[in-house]
Amino acid sequence: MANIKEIARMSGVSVTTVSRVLNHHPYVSSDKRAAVLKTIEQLNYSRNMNAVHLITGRTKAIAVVLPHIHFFYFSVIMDGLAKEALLAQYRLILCQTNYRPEEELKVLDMLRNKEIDGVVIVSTALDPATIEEYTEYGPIVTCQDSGKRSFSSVYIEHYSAFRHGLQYLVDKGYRNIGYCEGRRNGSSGSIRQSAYKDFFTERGLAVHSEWMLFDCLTEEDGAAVLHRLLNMKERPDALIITGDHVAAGLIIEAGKYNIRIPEDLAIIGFDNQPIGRLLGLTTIDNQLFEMGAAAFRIILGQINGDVSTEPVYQKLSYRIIERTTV
Amino acid sequence: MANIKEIARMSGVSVTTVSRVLNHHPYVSSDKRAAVLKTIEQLNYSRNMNAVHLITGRTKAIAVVLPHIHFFYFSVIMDGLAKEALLAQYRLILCQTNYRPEEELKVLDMLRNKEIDGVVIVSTALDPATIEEYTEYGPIVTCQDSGKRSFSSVYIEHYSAFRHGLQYLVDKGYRNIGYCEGRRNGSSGSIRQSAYKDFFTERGLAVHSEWMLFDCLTEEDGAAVLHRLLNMKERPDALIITGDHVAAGLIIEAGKYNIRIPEDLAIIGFDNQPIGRLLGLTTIDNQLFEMGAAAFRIILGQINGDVSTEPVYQKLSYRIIERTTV
DNA sequence: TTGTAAGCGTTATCAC
DNA sequence: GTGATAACGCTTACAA
Repeated sequence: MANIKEIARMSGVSVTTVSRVLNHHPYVSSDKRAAVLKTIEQLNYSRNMNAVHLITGRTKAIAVVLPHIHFFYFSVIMDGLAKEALLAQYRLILCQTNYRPEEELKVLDMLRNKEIDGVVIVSTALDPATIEEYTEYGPIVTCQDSGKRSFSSVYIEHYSAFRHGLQYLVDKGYRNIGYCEGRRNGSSGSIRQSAYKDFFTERGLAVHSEWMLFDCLTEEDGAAVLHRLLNMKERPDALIITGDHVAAGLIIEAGKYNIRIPEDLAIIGFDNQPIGRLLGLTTIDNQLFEMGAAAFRIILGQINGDVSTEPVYQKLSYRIIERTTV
Repeated sequence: MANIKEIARMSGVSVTTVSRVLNHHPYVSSDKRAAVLKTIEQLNYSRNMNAVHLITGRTKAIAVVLPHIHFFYFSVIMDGLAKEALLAQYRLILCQTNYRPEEELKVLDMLRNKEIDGVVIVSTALDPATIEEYTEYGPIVTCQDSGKRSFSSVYIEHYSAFRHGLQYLVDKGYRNIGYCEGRRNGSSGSIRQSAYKDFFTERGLAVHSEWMLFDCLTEEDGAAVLHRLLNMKERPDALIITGDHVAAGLIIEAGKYNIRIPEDLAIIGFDNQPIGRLLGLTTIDNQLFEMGAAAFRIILGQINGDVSTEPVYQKLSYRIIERTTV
């Protein structure tokens, strides 16, 4: 493949001039510019971006850390990121880690290695302190509420959102409220668990730990929840479920057993997914697409800003979408 | 940041020796290796991968072209790709193009620019001839049946799969069969349209073009199909639907109008998605995860193989999964 | 087993 | 406006 030197020689100009043409710099006479452009065309020349990355110290690439791309939750955030990346002409490197810390650390090492300009951590098994060790190498943004750290974050207040959800159920007259969660030790999940427990404790009510159901990640897990419910001697009359697709699985399965919703079992979901809308699922919208978009904008700002840019903590709002399952 | 020269100087060895240690080459005395490792540790040194990419001409990165990451179909293929990429220590660059040809061309230009070692095209608006122009710059694999081209492909035979689906419906006694498709001019979709038309034409039957419904991409589109059906004077008694989530939307909506499935309307889907399983949807499994995994393995083989590696055309099998909607 | 030095293909600096 | 030339940080002949 031709290189810039060859283009310069054939066009009868210096490499500097070629570089100027390539980078749309001013101060190039139009005839020289034309000559260069012509040679580029003739030789079908294309820049070697690795050389550009080396000299500039930038790659216009950002890594995205998430556990599973085919989970709707993550793919919507990714969609938001991708929209902004396209706009800014940045590349997104998908790092599907399955919550393996060693893989997540590899991504952070890419930041050290200058392979990428920044990292967006959508969900992680790493603790915030570990992530902080890498902030010296470049901007990092998480999509979790990590508190005031040396890296930025975009988040919704799960504690507050969850309590609103519970309050909504209580306002509608439900008292025996169960709870379906994904990972038991997830970052946002842990916050929601606290919200759940605190909500009842503050009211002097017992927390039914047997109504806290974990590992609810898929539609089929949702369906399985119904069977766990059916086997209980004392059942909740309402359920707050993280993940609308999990709620959808439950609702569909409930239909098979003539469990009426909300009469026999009220349900409020989390995420506002299309399948939930179709099922009339009352849910809490938490702006996933916007979360991805915002994360990208923050990291871009930090890349282009001063080196000493302060971390940003952007809170996104949530809202309850009332439909028919409560 | 420290560089290899500094590590060499501080360790009292040459840069070559440092490079050898970095790349786990043999023929380095253990004391020198130890010295180098110690300095690396002390200075918290990390290689600048851009320099490595420049000198080696490889990046260990592959771009993935697809329209929308949050469509389940694509995210599962991506999952298959990601699994293999992790294994091979490759990075995946997500290029969400929304079927915009100019964006897709940009990705192919990345191949020219040496930014990536290969391209996996999951779905594209580009015609095969255009893609062929880029095969000289590096390996390209598509996840569509593109015929015997200068690039590789992994695919299922949509023509045959679709006819099997139709035959299955006919065998079950259905005669008035409608068809829901995504994009009207999609690559695989066009093949399926031919299959649909040929199937009836060969049997001397009329093709009901009013039963060919397009732009069915989401659950909600599926729900809308039901209403289009309800407004028809003459309705099909069975439907073949590309995309199980579309079928799911239709089934859920049908439940609201007491349309019995399969008695009033039989349905066979395409893709074998979890939501379909939950709804008892009879569907055609087309190995999406495996398709992604296979695509990666092919491209990796071509990167590591001889320059003159011939393109690979890998056909994946499909199978009808019998459940209860037919 | 080790080191010297020549690249890789750009952009940045600075002089004219 | 233009052009030498020095980086950028690494790998790899080749020599010792």
